[in-house]
Amino acid sequence: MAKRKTSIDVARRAGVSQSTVSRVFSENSPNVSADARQRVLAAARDLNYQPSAIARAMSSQHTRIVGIVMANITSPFYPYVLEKFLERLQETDRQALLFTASAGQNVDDLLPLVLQQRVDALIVTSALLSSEMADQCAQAGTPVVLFNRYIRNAPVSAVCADNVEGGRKIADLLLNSGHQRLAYIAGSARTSTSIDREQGFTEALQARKVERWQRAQGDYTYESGYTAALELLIGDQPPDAIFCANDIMALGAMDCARKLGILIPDALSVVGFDDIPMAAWGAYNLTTISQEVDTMIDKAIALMEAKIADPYSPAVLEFVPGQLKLRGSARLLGTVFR
Amino acid sequence: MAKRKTSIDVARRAGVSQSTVSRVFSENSPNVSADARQRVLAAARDLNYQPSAIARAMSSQHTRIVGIVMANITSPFYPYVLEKFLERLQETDRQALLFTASAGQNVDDLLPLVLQQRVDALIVTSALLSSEMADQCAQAGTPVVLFNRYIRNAPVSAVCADNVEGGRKIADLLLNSGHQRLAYIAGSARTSTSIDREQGFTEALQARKVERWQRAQGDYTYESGYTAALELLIGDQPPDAIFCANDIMALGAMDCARKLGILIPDALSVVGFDDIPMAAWGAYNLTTISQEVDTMIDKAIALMEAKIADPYSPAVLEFVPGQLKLRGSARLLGTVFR
DNA sequence: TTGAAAGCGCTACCAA
DNA sequence: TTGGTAGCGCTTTCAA
Repeated sequence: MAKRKTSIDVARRAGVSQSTVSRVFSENSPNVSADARQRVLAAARDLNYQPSAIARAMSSQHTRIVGIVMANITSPFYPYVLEKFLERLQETDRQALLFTASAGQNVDDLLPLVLQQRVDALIVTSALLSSEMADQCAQAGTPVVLFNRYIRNAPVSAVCADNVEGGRKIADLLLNSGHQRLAYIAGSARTSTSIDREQGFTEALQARKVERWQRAQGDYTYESGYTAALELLIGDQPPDAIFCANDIMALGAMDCARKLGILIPDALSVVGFDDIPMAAWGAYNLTTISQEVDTMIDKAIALMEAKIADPYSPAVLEFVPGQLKLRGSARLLGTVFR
Repeated sequence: MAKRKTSIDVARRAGVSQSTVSRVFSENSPNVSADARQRVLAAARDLNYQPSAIARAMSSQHTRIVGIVMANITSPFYPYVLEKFLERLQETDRQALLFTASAGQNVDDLLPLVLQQRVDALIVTSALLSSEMADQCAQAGTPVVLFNRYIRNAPVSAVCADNVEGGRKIADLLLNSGHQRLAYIAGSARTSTSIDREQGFTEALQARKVERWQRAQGDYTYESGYTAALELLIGDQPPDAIFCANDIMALGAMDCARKLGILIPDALSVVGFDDIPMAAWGAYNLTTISQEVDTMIDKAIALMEAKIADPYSPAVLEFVPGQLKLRGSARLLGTVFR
């Protein structure tokens, strides 16, 4: 296997100095004569030369690599998020180093690895970052942006759906359309996403003097939605409306209700959160809150770039409201069954 | 912002040489006295020191980074593949640099970027790599493993589901259960996956003297499955069985049939390929071919490691058979309607 | 078991 | 517009 070509090989072949080769391959290719540039590019092509990002990083002190930490890649909402991030990053010649925090694993264990790679910034989504780790990143000079998570009073920016508001909207929707016995299927217990959605939901209920509702615990998976719904629906006060902390659990809940012969939306309304592609599918036609993912990602990238450009800029917390997406899984007008 | 700590800072604080610090942080930490090691680790902790992977790569000439090129991250089969790859890679202290080839984009454009990063190896999945690019990688000394793709006569290893055999199994299944008018909904035209599945399917039909079947074109998306099914089902010879090149199109086809009031599986059998999680859901209960993803990924990683360990080892092509997963979307016994 | 020193392949500064 | 050169922060000989 031939040794890899270096800029010195190219320089020799093009009859210029190594500096000139470097200049030609610099982003803002400054002050190189057309002639020299030509010869360098020709030589590079002949030798199949690719500049080493490693060496570049070594001397320029930045890698143009962004770390992305993501748990639950398989949960249908996140692949889209990931793809969008990658596209945006590639547009600005940045690379993405992807880390996944497996189920039990703490993100904190991953952080040393990330830091060792000298990423220019770190995006953390669907995974929890402790505030000590946030401090460590700040100390290492690595900007952190949380996506759909937030920590208050920590040196990290965050872009987050307005989950409280979303939960509120759904409570109002269900109450306005005459539902009487509401229930919430929660996502994994300590996630701010589930907590906030529940908080908005219950606040709105209390604001309208509804004092009783049911609750079941899920973990954001289809299966957990199914099981939680089963628990609620075979109880002696089965709900006539279920709000699920995410779409995928809502789909599980719908399939469970159907299995029990419960008509949707006639006898039971089901509402989700996220608006994943499957929510629009014929088999479900799920009423949900659509997250403005593209907007959120744009904002996240902007916050990241700002922080890279000026490390002293303050952390920013942005909430992006979602939109109610009315489909067929929740009935709209009055009560049908009692 | 304080400057990043280096091994020299640690050495100074620990009262040892920089070499010793390096040795302590080396994988196979050789020949360092317990005392020195202690002091180094203590100093490193105090200073919050993280060795630079960049500098390490610079002098050791390997990055422990694996590039992964993946198109269609959002297609439900691939997030699982991605997650598994990440887990396996992280187990061996490797990092993953993820590249996505957006719809129209050719993978070949991405390759220079990948090569510049000096990845130790490259895994390409759900994306097409030209054989010229394969040669370039070989020349650059970067091992390439294709996942669910293959190129013959190129210096790249590949692990691939046995798609021909899968198509054959499905044809046999449908014929054995008395279906008369078969149809195939293809995936994107030039993908070997779709071509091979179709080939196995039609070969089996011909082997059993079935001369006529229908065909519609899809592109692996839910919507395209829906549309293709619609085209077939409103024709004047609607099929009584449809084999779709992947599960997600099969789900679209099922929703389409239901919309048309066609009973599944009584009047129409639908079969997919992949066995994505949704195939098992109550709303679909899809008969399909399950890919042995974990096995495939283990093999891919093994091929990759072998090639990294010995760059002169030959390229290997492995096919992994899938398993028929009988569920409820295809009827099994005799003909029901005619 | 330790330390000194020579790279690894670039960028960026300074001089010409 | 060019070339020379000093790092960047490690790993890896080689000597001690």
